[in-house]
Amino acid sequence: MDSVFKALSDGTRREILNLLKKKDMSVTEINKHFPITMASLSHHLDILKKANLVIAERQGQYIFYSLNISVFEEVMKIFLSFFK
Amino acid sequence: MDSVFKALSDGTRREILNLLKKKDMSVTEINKHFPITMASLSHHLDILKKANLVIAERQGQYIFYSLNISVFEEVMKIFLSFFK
DNA sequence: TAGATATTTAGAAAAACATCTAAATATTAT
DNA sequence: ATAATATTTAGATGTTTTTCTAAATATCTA
Repeated sequence: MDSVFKALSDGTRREILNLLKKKDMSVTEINKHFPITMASLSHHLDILKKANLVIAERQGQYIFYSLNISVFEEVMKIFLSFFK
Repeated sequence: MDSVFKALSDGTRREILNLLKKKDMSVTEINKHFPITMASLSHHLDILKKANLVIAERQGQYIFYSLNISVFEEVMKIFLSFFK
């Protein structure tokens, strides 16, 4: 669970998740929204992936990232129980 | 809002919040639950205080910490909207 | 008022983190 | 096969975070 809280503690990563709510995106497409290098973005995506918040799927030349809805809901529940 | 996410990203601080759910506690009392120095704990409490998650109130010799319930609920709402 | 207890502040050291450049890997198109 | 595009990995650097020791401040009790 720590990895989830850690993943959410960074503003860039929270924005990435917000972007992915709207639609799945390739790394290049996500990168257009941030003033950081691909390498740096890739690192953020890795952290989100390891926290199980997103899923990466290659489609040909691109790798598309999407929200891991099921875990997202799981996380929501844990947050709720945390605040209760 | 960033201060709240940051505050919650540390395991010790989340445990402190969990302790305070049960009852208000002085710093010395809280400290019994963690293998860290008073100074270090004081720093964690400061971060929680700045995130508005806890309130500090002096009662004579002691300073008692308690959950800031109203903000806690506010935070819960924001978290929910974040996941929606 | 002096000594004891409770807590915070200051400043330093170590660990974790975000970012970068350069190089590596994977896929597509010519 | 080669060149072009997409993404990740490796390694370095600067910043932030966590923690510590020592000193400062506040309150209580004798």
